[in-house]
Amino acid sequence: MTGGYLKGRMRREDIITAAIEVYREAGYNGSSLREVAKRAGITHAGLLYYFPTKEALLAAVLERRDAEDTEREKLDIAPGIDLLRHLIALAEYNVAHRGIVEVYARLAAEAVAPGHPAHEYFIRHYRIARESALATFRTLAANGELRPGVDPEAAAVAFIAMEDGLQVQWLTTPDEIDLVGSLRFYLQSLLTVPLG
Amino acid sequence: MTGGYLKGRMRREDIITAAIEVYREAGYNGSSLREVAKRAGITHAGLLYYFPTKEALLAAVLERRDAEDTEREKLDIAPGIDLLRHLIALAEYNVAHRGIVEVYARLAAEAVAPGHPAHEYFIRHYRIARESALATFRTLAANGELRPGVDPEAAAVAFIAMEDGLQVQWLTTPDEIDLVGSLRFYLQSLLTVPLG
DNA sequence: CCTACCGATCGGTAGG
DNA sequence: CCTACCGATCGGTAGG
Repeated sequence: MTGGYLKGRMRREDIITAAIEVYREAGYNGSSLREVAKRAGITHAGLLYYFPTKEALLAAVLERRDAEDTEREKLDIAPGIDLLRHLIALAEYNVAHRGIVEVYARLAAEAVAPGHPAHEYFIRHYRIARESALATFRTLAANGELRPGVDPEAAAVAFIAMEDGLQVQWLTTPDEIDLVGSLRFYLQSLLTVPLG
Repeated sequence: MTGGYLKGRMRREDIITAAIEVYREAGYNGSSLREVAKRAGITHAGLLYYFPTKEALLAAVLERRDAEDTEREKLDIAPGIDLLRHLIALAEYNVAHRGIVEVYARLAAEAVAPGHPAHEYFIRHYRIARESALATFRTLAANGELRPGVDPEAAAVAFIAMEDGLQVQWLTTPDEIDLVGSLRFYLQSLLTVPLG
């Protein structure tokens, strides 16, 4: 009988979902276990039965994100122009789900401080993102699809920066910024072939 | 005799300086009036004599930033390639003063929420930054210094995004990111003439 | 500007 | 999972 365990696992997921919602509104530092617990329908002491500290809950939130990312990568798109198209599709998804963008933009800004509990996570996150972008730009260069003079290393850093920066501007003034259009335009400017 | 007033003004400046320091470490939401007051050498009730609420202190911090920006603009650089060079010099200054970058990156992320006390400030801030960049890219285009196919409007949004995004990546992993180099490389890729 | 205080809220623990 | 509690900290006020 795994019934009890199953229920516990589901409860944990509910708490994580509630936490993401609260982080989105208040950031991690500004959030409280009591608010997260209330939205999950338990007391804050009950929450601490599942996640022994505030940090443990944050770790679980970031773990879920990694799990989702891993799942998406199961699509197993090869580096190259198709991956760029996939990233644009992902940006479209994000625009329709403002919440997740807000959570990670706020967390990333909080976590620049070396002591922050998510600091190491974001160091790793950026490293992986840059490496993935680098592989793609190198492939494009090899295929003659990268505009001459565009250095793959520099483009990788710049592309991640562009994604992050557009998100903050878009979150601040959603009506004035076309996130997907801007991203597409930027990527197209690096290429010799149409993104489509 | 303006002695009393002068002393008051100086005390206010000391408090604002202390506030910037604390915001840098903890963000605005994560900061406390007691911590700011301690660094300014007074009690938190004393601070509230100068700034009646936590929000009033934030407003003063943002006002100082505007004042500094206005002073820099007194240099009165015309839109165009010289302004781009000036922005690169500004980025160099920022890299040497990590604190101010951290304050505004964190504040910008917190302030994406419509209810945040600095939300309107950042809406205005981004609008002004974009307009300034747009004027420059239009001038460059008119002079044939902008690479063909680069749309000034799109480039303005993208350039501000690039600045913001590079800052967060650089703050997270200062040793892995060459902020000024990346920015210079990006700008050069938009031009037909050397930035120098 | 300070002392002294207020009510509210925080993360975490005890003990069941 | 809850009730009940802890010490710490918060923004703000009174009253001088």
